[in-house]
Amino acid sequence: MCGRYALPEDPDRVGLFFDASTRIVDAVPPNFNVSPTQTIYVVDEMTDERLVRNVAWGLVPRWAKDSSRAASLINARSESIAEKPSFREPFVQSRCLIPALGWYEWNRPEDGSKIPYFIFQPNQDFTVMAGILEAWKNPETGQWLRTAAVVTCDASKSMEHIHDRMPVLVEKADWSTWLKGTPEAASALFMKEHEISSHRVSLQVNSSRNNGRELIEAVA
DNA sequence: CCAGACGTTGTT
DNA sequence: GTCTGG
DNA sequence: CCAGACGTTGTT
DNA sequence: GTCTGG
Repeated sequence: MCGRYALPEDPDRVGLFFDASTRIVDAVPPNFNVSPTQTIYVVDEMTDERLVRNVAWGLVPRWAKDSSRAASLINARSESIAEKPSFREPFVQSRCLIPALGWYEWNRPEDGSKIPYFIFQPNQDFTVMAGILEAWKNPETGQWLRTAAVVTCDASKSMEHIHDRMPVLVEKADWSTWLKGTPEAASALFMKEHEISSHRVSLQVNSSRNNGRELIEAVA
């Protein structure tokens, strides 16, 4: 799940939404069809301040020899995140929030087709997903690459007809708990229920080469 | 001790 | 880096 | 996540 | 079938 989503259009609005005092961020072109390895926005409190940053989607472990598998670790199962070698340190030390307009899930009818849906929280500017951050030093160039993964959980009943997994969502009242709470307190957010809406969208979204606001709009 | 893995999804 | 398997 | 490629030799 | 690119 959650291998494609729609990015907020304006990082300044992201900063205001999260009351982030500082931004280390470059605006990226509007992207309604974010795919693994692309640049996204995250919010964290690794320093004393709440920051909005650009990172690449797809976690590259600190010990990785190269970044060739960056597209593999785009999700981290909440059920095992505290134990998995690639995720446990980031889970304890560097959690982040990942703002989205909403995300996509595909339904696979028996005819083998792939029907895309856009899923979002109604009456909210952004849907906020739980994430973890990592930093990897490219041994060839010495450059640091910051990456992130989206934490996942069982889907709530309202979207069971589409897919059985979904991102862990974080409401405003819980932002600080996810960013700065103990791992135990953060884990409690895995169980929360949320109000979500969904609608069918164009097959155009299936190809990551397509983009545009129309991708998130409902089709009959 | 060293070598090799380290992840998720979905589908079969 | 750290854990598991051999 | 889905879509699309998946190869070599030799010649321009 | 499996891997890479987006």
